[in-house]
Amino acid sequence: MNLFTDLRGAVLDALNSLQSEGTLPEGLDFANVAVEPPRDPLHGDMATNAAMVLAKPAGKKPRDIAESLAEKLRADARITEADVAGPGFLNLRLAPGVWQGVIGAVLAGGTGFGRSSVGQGKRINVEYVSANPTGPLHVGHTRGAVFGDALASLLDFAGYDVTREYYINDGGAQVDVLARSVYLRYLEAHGQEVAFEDGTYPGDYLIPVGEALKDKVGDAFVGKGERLWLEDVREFATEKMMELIREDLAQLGVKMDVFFSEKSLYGTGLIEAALKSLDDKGLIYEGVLEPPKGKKPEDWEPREQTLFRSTDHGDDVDRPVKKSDGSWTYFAPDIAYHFDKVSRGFDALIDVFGADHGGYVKRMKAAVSALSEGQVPLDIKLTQLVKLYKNGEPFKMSKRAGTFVTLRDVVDQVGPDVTRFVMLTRKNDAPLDFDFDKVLEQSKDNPVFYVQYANARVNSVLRKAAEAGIDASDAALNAADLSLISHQAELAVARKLSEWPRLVEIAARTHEPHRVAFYLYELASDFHALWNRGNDLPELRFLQEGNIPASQAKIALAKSVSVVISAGLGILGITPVEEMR
RNA sequence: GCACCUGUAGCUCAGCUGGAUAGAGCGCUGCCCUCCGAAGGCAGAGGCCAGAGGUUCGAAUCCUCUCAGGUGCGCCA
Repeated sequence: MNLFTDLRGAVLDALNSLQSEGTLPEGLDFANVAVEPPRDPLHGDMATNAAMVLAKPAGKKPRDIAESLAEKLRADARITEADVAGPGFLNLRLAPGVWQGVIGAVLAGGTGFGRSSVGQGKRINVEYVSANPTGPLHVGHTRGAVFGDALASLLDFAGYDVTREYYINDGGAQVDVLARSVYLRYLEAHGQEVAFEDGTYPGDYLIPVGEALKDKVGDAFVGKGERLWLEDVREFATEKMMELIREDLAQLGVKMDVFFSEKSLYGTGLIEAALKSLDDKGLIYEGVLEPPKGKKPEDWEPREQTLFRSTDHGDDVDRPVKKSDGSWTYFAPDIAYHFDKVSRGFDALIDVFGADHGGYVKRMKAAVSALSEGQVPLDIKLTQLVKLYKNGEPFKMSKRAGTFVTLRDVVDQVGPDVTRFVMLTRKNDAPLDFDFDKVLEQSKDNPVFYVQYANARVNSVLRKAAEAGIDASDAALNAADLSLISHQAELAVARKLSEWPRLVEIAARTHEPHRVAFYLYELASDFHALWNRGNDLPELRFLQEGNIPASQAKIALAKSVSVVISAGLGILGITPVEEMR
């Protein structure tokens, strides 16, 4: 149930009948007709811009159209008032029964209320995290993980068939570096003294890996040349790193459907096939790139490379797929990987990257556009940096020093729920400040707490109801006489609940899960306001002494708030709490 | 030099395929607990939506240019 689409339907019906009566000309496009909640509630419960949108094509004055439309809509039982305002807005006031119906619909639908079918079951692949398998996940990865995971859940809720995927970069030079670093730890485990030079990973997390390698192969690799052990150690080490990463993700509650290995693309003809697909379209050629304008000329040596004509698909310059020595650039397996995704039959792709990959967006989109012949849209979401603070001091991370702040550092301190919520209280493309002290604060300054507190208050009502001997079972609430919910302050909460299905669709369409977090904050705010109105107006308290039907109706309202909060938190991957401690 | 992102209240940020008088939290001022949890709520002050043009019935939102900050820019993935 989506009240807004329902009412838009009513408006369109009215417009159609105006057309058949001849009041409006035939053949008008109603696509831009919107039914929305007005910003100012004083204007009414709903507003439509129909008259203004249609005025020009219909060749009539907006206010005249609005008047005719208003007359039609007043016949609708759900609409109690329809007034023309301003330049031609049509403001609608809805019957209390409509809002009472929303509460009923929430209770009937449970946490499935607001589920949408806008996704039409389309298959969509969300790739996120995809951190190099060279160490534990750090804070930046955490944001990407939370964002991607919430986005995937949101799309699922909106009716898409979602695949969550992790691309393991196990094919490049960085895993050789990993192998050499582990080898040093392995020597160390054998009692040798080693030095970590530039270009190795000195982090402590490799110590147990070196020891595990020793347990596995004994001293078989000690004192041997690199070519004798590199491949084995690389495989062993990446396996261990992926175990580590999976554990990190599990800490956050992130579970992938597919782990796709870059290495699996090499020697299997997949890269060649992807490149051939581009070549067949005339998009591969041998050439020499122009130097970037800002680059000093002495740094630049022209060389001939195999290039992808990405400029044909919106990129700024063509991109190399082969290095001058003939080996693949990192771009080539990425093309193959996305080629594979396209061939797996996804209707749409989403990549979640860190902001430092911003320069990679156009070429990747160009590649997918070319490979799918424009059929499969690729959206790339960049998550901006996370700045950590503790006691007001910035927390620095430095991967080279091996002292970077890890996902686990964060989750151990504040828990997965707080981590997730806080990371979603900002748009993905805005930088995020994460203050260890502030996120644990129990005040309305902290949205995590504030939303959870609202839910806890509902559960408090349910507990008190049980103590008072009031039947607040699902069955009893479903049967409650909701017409007893009539105060404006109560209906305002129901109005907020009615926006949930609409919000889900907007958030899903724009690929912006943070909207869910903000909505939950607003819903919690409306609920807290109602709760406090009970201080002054006893009839607004949820438990009405000696009046079971009224209590049940009010509990039904409270419960429906809890249901939507739970559903929303569910999308964000957060467990609702029933009690604050 | 070029590309992408960002610029909204003193601070941190929302703002829907363009809608009416631009919203919230913090901070500031003043109120509200014999009452289901005040870990809350209500009210007030506070804005040239970075700047300048354009598109239109209508712009924080779309287009162009300028300014400021961030991130990137061919043998690193």
